Amino acid sequence: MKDAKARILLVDDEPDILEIVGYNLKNEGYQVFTAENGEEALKIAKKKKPDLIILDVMMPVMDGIEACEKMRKTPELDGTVITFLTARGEDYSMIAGFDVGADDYITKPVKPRVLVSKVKSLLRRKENTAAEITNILKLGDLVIDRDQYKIIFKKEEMILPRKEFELLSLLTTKPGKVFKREEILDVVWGNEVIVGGRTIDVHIRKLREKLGDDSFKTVKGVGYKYVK
Amino acid sequence: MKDAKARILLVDDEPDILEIVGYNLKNEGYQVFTAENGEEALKIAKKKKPDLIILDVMMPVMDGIEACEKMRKTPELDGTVITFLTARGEDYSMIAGFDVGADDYITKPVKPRVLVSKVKSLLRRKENTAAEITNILKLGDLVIDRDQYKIIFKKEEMILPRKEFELLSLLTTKPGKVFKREEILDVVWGNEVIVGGRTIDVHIRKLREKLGDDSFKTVKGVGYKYVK
DNA sequence: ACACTTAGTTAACCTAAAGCTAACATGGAT
DNA sequence: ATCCATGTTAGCTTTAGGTTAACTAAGTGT
Repeated sequence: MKDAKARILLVDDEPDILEIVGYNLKNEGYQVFTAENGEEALKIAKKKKPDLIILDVMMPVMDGIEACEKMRKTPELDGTVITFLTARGEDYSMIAGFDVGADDYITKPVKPRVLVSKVKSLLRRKENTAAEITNILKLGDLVIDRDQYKIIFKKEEMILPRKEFELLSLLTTKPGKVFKREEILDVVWGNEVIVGGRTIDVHIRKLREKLGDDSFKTVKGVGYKYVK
Repeated sequence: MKDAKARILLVDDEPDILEIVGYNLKNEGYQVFTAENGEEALKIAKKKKPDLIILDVMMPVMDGIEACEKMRKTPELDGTVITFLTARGEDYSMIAGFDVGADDYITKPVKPRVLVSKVKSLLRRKENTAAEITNILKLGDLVIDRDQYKIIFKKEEMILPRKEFELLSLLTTKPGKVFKREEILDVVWGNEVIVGGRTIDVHIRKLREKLGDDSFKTVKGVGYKYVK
């Protein structure tokens, strides 16, 4: 989404790395800050609140592992993605890294293209998890709380079985839109699973039973839609 | 609009909450106003017109529920997002909250990170509500909605059976163009299916019945076209 | 003008798709 | 182990949609 504006903190004790990696990231439109050791990184991180921190493991003063650990305990950096930079084969660093709460790791030497795509993917992931945090949908006298897997219908709170909930959830993402059976199967059941032809109907029926017949319209030969 | 500029009104009778939550929000670049009860909140809301109001439920003078109700009746606050702050497990507050028009709720105790993402997401949602991607085709007094598998003809909404819809859909992709019978069969029925010679005519007839004779012109020996 | 071809109309008919119910499976909780 | 809720299936009913047939009307060409 707004990748262009994302803030990245790059931490390494080798100026060469800072320069080359930093250059590549800036080129992609990211705002890049740098630090040369863990202590400095922590300070800058608190001040700049980057979206992503790329952290070398081996550094003087405070190594990456320790820095990461401290960052994870810093509330302001709660949503920040942290990834390690490790030399290939340094398996121990990697494990220790995940152990202190890192999200990913990148092996040195880094190829710019790989680095950039990894960064993009990490930032995208961050966007998505953040977006999922608020997940309440209101549609007339129906409130769907995706966080808690429950709904409120006509002031009455009720929990639906998983499939029913997911089916409802899907249909209500775009009220009025007709979802093809195939689409529904893809989303609610997943591409791999194969279920009988009547399964969707049965769940629709249950939803109709609970939320009223008229909310769910059948479009024969196509699929179903939710209408207020 | 930029998130950074969004205005948030924070309402709670506990100064501690105001301080800590307010601090976190300011840190994110939001402009934060505070109030200690519903009455005050209402007054400030009217004056400052915030984008988002975070409203504690339990407050002296005027509680959150009542305040929300009043706010929803205030025209100036029409686009404002309102979210409640409720203690975990206070289910009743939640339901009552939705009932008076709240958009979301946040449970106390609040984790700063969760709060901030929730706020971001709510504000984003507010921005996005207007911008919907639609799959709609307008042709004079005929509107074809491919998402919803329905049409609006002379302000009247109607759903067409699948074949009719697809036939209409095809013809209207290029108004004025004559579609050969063969072409029509290919697209609407598919290459493999073989249907009798009169089938297309029957569907055309049904469309003419519903949308007026003059919209569908026959080109004898060739096929049909749609004209406005 | 005539026969011949193509399209229109109608209603009966057929069928694929959805509805429904109950039975059966599965898996998690107690 | 037992129980209960969820999920899936099977098999039957219902229905809307689609097709066809048979007849009528309208073009087209010689």
